[in-house]
Amino acid sequence: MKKASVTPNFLPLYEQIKLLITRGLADGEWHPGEAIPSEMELARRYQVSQGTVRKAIDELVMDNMLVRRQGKGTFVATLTDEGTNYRFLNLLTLDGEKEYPQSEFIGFQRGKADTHVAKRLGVLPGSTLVILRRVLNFSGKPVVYDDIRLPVALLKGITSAMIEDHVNAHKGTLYSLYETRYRIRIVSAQERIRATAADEISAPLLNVALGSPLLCVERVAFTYDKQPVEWRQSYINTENYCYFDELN
Amino acid sequence: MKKASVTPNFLPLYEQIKLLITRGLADGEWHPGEAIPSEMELARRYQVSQGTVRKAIDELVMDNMLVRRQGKGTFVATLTDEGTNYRFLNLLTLDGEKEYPQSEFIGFQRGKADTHVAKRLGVLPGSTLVILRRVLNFSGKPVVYDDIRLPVALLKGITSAMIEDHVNAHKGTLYSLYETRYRIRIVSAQERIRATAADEISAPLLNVALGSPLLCVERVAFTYDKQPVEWRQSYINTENYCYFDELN
DNA sequence: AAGTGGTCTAGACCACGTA
DNA sequence: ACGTGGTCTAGACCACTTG
Repeated sequence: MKKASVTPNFLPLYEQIKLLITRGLADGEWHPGEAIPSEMELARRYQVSQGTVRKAIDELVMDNMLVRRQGKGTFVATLTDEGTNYRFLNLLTLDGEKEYPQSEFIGFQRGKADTHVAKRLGVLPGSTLVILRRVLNFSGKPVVYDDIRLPVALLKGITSAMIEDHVNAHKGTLYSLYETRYRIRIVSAQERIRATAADEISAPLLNVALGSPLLCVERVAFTYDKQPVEWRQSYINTENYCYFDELN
Repeated sequence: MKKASVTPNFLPLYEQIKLLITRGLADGEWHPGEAIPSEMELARRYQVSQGTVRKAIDELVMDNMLVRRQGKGTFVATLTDEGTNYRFLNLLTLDGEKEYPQSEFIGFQRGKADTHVAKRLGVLPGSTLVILRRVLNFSGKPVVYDDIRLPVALLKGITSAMIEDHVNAHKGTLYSLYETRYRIRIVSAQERIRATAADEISAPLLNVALGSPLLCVERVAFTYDKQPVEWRQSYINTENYCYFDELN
């Protein structure tokens, strides 16, 4: 099998396969939690050897887009599983334990994108956003205040009741809601972290004094192909919790 | 080649090769910046196929312990290169640009490990540490105040003059000093990030008001086999810079 | 037993760097 | 021209899961 005879071209075969599989994922050919075709099957489909498919899948697994299970198959990653549902939550107790918060929604509205958020989301300033506000309680105490914004087009018809239901009844995270209800799959994110002082909004919500130092984490979350989907700013009381980062 | 005939055992061959290469690195068989033997050479030495050596090296490259250069060879990673010397510095300007600081040492002493630092470094409380204090200036302005502590045994005979010389004359980072002078190679780190208020020490050094919110980053840096080597706490003024983290 | 991913091999050829 | 890493193949066998 020569390179020239395969679809996209100008790239190593396994990179081309990677793109083809990614396209399949983005196009919804396979859904989160489902198995993709076996390596042999894909090798036949794309007319390459099993080893080449394997290398492509290897990289997609590294990127957390696929999950292998020996003897069973290769599955589309999901954020709805116990174990993966808090993959993007980097908060630990001071003892280094991971704790799972309870979410309390306190605001649901529409608004216009300011220039900063518009730039981050790759939309025009002034375009309409859905704005969610919530508090995350850890062990019953408020620790995080979130201001979350997405283009309204992505969450057509969303209501605060739907969110409440998903989060409370199904014990789901926001990202699992995006995934199951809106077919938006968050696959990566960037965070910019700063220190700030608690203001009139965050201080009472987090039950801290005005001016208390808070962590301010600005996140942009991406779907396939690094397309920005969600902007959020988290204000975090780090008295009993800390943001954890592993450098390699 | 059967598994049973190769040295460590009970692991996939490529994992065993990985361990053997890691041991070579830790034992100083190959030094930072130098080439390790070619894949074919290692395959002969370990009596496995080139593909197996390749897979082992692949993973070590992913862990930033080796660097491949096509046509030239595979090299031991170093922190002394332009491009890798600030690998562990996660600060960006608000525009997302990376900027390189100038280091100003303001303290050099010996002290005893308190229980917290002792635990992080895996040493006995009360053991002797070298304590370094410095300010990092970005674009001429103080942004970071560092309190850095290591077991004294690791930096035998170090003097403040050596540090000054290394940092000023050779434009080196602290980690490149560890690497070149003390054969300590930092390969990974963990950071715990919190918000704190500027105190009597940090406020004047960073030229901010007492009580200003600062980022407080506690880092433990590791050498091979996750052995902790250095503890540090950084106090960061995030008015014009932010900590950047990429989540996958 | 059959199908899946996981490991390993041997050999081919390409792309890059150096001499 | 030669040696290095980079890609690709075809085929073997192992380990795990399911019927």
